[in-house]
Amino acid sequence: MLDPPPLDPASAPARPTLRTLSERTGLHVSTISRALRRSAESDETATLVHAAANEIGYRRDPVAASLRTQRSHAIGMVAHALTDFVQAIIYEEVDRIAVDHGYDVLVASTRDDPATQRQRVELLLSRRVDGLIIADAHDDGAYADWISTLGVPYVLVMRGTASGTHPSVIVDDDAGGRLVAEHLVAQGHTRIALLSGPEYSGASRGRARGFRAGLAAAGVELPDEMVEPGGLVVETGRAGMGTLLRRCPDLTAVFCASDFAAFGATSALRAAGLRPGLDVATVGFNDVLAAEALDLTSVRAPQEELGRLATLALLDAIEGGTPQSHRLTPQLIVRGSSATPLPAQPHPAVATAPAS
Amino acid sequence: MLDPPPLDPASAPARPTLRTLSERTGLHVSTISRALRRSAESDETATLVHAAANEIGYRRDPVAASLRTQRSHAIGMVAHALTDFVQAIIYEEVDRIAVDHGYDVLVASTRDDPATQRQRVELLLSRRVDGLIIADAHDDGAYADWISTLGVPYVLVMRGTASGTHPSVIVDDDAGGRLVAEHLVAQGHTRIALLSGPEYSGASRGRARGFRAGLAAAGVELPDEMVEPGGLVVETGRAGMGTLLRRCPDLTAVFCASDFAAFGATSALRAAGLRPGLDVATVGFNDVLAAEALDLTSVRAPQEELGRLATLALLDAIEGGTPQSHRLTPQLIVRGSSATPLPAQPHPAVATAPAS
DNA sequence: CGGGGCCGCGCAATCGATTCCGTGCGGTCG
DNA sequence: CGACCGCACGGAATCGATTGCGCGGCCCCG
Repeated sequence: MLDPPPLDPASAPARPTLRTLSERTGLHVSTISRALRRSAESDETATLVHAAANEIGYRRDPVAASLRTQRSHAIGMVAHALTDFVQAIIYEEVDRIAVDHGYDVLVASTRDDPATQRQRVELLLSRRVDGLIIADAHDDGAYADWISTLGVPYVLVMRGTASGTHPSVIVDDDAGGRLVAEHLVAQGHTRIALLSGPEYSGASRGRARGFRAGLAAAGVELPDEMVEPGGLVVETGRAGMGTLLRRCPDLTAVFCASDFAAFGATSALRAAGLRPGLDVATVGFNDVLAAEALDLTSVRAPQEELGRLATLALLDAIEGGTPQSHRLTPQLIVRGSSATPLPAQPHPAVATAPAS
Repeated sequence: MLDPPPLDPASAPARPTLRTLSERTGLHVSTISRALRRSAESDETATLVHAAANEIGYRRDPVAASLRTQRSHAIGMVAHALTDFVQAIIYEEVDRIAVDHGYDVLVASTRDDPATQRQRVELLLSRRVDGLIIADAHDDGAYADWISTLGVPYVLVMRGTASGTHPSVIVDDDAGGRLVAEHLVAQGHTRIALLSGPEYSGASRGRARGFRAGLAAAGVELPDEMVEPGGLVVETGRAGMGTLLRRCPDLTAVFCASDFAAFGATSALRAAGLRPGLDVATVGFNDVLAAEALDLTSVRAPQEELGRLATLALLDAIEGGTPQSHRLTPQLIVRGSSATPLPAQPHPAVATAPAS
């Protein structure tokens, strides 16, 4: 591997350093370093030094400072994928809040692969991040437990662990799942399928658990053949819905543990000649922006709030505090995809009976 | 601001450094530094040093190395928003390719705000990134021109500039716009509206330009009142479509310069009592995954390819090469939202004129 | 068998900022 | 009036890795 050519010295004039300021003011570098940490008004020297710094456009070198202090004024965020709209929203909010507080954010994405998770966390640590925001925790807790041994402040966001022992900012997914069950039952549905999320996601498990609890409370059965994994993305949702339709052609409603899976399910329904929202009620989870355009009923979780609270908790922990956990309450947004109550008789089964 | 308490030394044992290895092997740190750069097999010393390094789990400190070498083995990517699905896809691909080549990726998001753009680029530079991938260039070129003076290799991706003088990996947006025009005209539409993207985005401008050219070639007029800005997100698309419908109730088709704007337009159509795809043909741009679920006709751009080529070009430039530009060809994906040819008579206008 | 050249090693300087330590000054209190 | 306290400053070490320089050993060739 060749080294790159040296940068053109004319186009990139030497960045000013403390030494530059020292020569310019006649003060020692250490004096200048200290003066810059004080506010400009606190002191005559401070005023002088700040003025000189502004004049020549001095910016302290975070790399050098990191080396000495073992801190970076940066926080790391680990996501499973930034193409997941919810993770992206959380990232944007984390970034906004962190920058407001003088911190940078380094992101890494892991595709939920355990080996990648460890590798990317180590990479963030080697960049000396002062704390971690983990948005891709797995329910079994192995990953989060490992994080907790690293000696770095951290907060889980969006997904907790089964043990519930880690500082985390999450949504009450159980409550969300229950809302959906109650809504569909109230619409007259009894043959309701579940397109579940991945088992390693505590959020997905919670949604399914709450949903089952809600159905059970209403006396509606959820036989195993009406449950199918639907993943987190459009493609897996479509595949899962296809399987469900083949196995249970008489279903009248489906709850998808993620909006993206619901998008895929919608596509599968249409491909099967069924009208989403009329023949099969569809409900998603997260209420991403496209959900409204699709007229999809969904459970709204305050995602910006997740990012905001997690960041504030982490910054607090970095300053020496104890991070506070939160569990936010979701809200059901009913739209066309589930607004039509079930008619007296069930819809015609797929490609077998003629339209009535 | 309080300093955080020192990390618990028991839970975080001192990270091994070159010194640790030096004491362990009896070799000088400089010898070890060099030996680690050779492959383990090349040399007896190299073998020994690599073995010792693996044994104690040595990881070189990129912060210290950066300070000395003024390089970081990291590249910076600037996006306008990672909540934009296309930007997120590009980021994921950049990350994948870069990590494969031993580079980290630092991201920043700017909301297309010029002041934020400069600030975030400077921040990336202060972290000593070896090169920049710019996904939020503005058409006027001021930003890109500034980037080019920084003495750091860079590549524009997704959005170029009007001047076309910067290394860039983009889609042939003009061609995409033309495809849409030809398709809608072939379906019998003559009252076609344009929901345009932001003027500062070269990609949006190209799509609109190609679209106008295609209409003109077919002899179809596009009066000014049938053009409205639609932004890049669902909300702005909905607002723009609402305005269009009020101004031109007799339109039969609309081209949205972004899928998200198209989602918003769909929602506005539905709110106006019109059936998207039947009463008003709708076409988007980018073919994001949700487009298929919405049954939305769209122009597919090879987004992963954009990220891949941009990263390879940048890495090449970092190694001293001259980055190669690319312009990729898009493809029209026809779906239900524009598959119904225009019937003989136009659809009934919105709540104003009776059906003719 | 001797000389020259190549290569790997150790030494020490370096990147830029922070921080511990000692000194000298000015002010205060006994 | 003298001793003491506090404070700002300069000096120097430090974080961990890289790299120019010089030395010594080994190999090859004459």
